[in-house]
Amino acid sequence: MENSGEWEQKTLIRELKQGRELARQLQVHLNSPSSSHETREVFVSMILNSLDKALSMLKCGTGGGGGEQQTIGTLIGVSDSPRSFSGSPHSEDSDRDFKYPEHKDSLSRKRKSSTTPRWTQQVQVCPGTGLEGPLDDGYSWRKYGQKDILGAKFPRGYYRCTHRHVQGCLATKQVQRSDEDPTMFEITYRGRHTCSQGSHLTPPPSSPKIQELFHTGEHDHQQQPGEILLSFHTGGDSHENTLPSFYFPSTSNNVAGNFSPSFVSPATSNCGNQNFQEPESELAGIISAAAATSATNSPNVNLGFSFGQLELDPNFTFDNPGFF
DNA sequence: ATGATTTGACCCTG
DNA sequence: CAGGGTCAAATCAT
Repeated sequence: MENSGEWEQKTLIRELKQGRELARQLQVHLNSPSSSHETREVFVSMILNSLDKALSMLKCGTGGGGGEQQTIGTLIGVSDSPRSFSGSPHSEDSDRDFKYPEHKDSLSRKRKSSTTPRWTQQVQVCPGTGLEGPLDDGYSWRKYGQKDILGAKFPRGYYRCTHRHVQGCLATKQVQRSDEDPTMFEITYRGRHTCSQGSHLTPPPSSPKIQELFHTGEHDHQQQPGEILLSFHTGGDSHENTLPSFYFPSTSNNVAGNFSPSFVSPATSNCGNQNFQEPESELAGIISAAAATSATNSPNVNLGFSFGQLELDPNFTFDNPGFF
């Protein structure tokens, strides 16, 4: 009841903050000569979208619709937008394709980081109703590691596309729970999906604009040739992602059911920060599990939005329906 | 039996 | 050298 109201408000505030942050980033881009016109346009769109959401929330009062999960996309420009989140600075990433020993020649794996676009997304989950959010972005992920990060209370989970070996999809993502707000998850995506998975809910066509955003910077735009182009346009669904929700494992089950059409308990909406203190990595684990599992049937997210299928990362998910 | 997750070891970059 | 990212064997779940 009241709680849901609080939640709404909180969401609203976040939305507004997101808008502000985007505006800030836009400002940075305005000062950056390397930033293209399109890039800026994208920012404007994002800002407008954010404001739209906020407005509709106000209108609907409780307009539940869009407010459960909120995601904030932050494009990490090499030099443009230095800050992405409070707290943890992303360091580099090394991408090796295989084992360490031997073949040094083929191992000239320098840090692809500079060339590999990466962007983060903040997702808040509303406990009580289960988990929803990053978990399901339309792709299937397989967890391949977890690490305690210096300075962070919670471990960071590492995921890669399930089809990595099959289709050579190099997309990966990291899930880091915010120390401050345990309900907030910071998901960093890296690399583009080259797999044809998600066949049904794949990202719709994208605009070159986005690319700009990712490159927003300068050097090495030497992206490997993109490959597969997923042009499934997922006609159908258009909006209102049905928040997928994940349930906590009762006991040892890690995987949880996912996607529940009309999400659950409206009563529990006060996810701000109340009970719901899960053991350290558990939540993350669950989430990941869910994330990985859900992939196949998630008629939601990233429907109205997506990035380059060609050379870009198609997995940027926003819960904004009519993004462009 | 197969596939995903866990977890400790290993490698790389700064 | 420390911190972060990835691998891979063992374990768990379906």
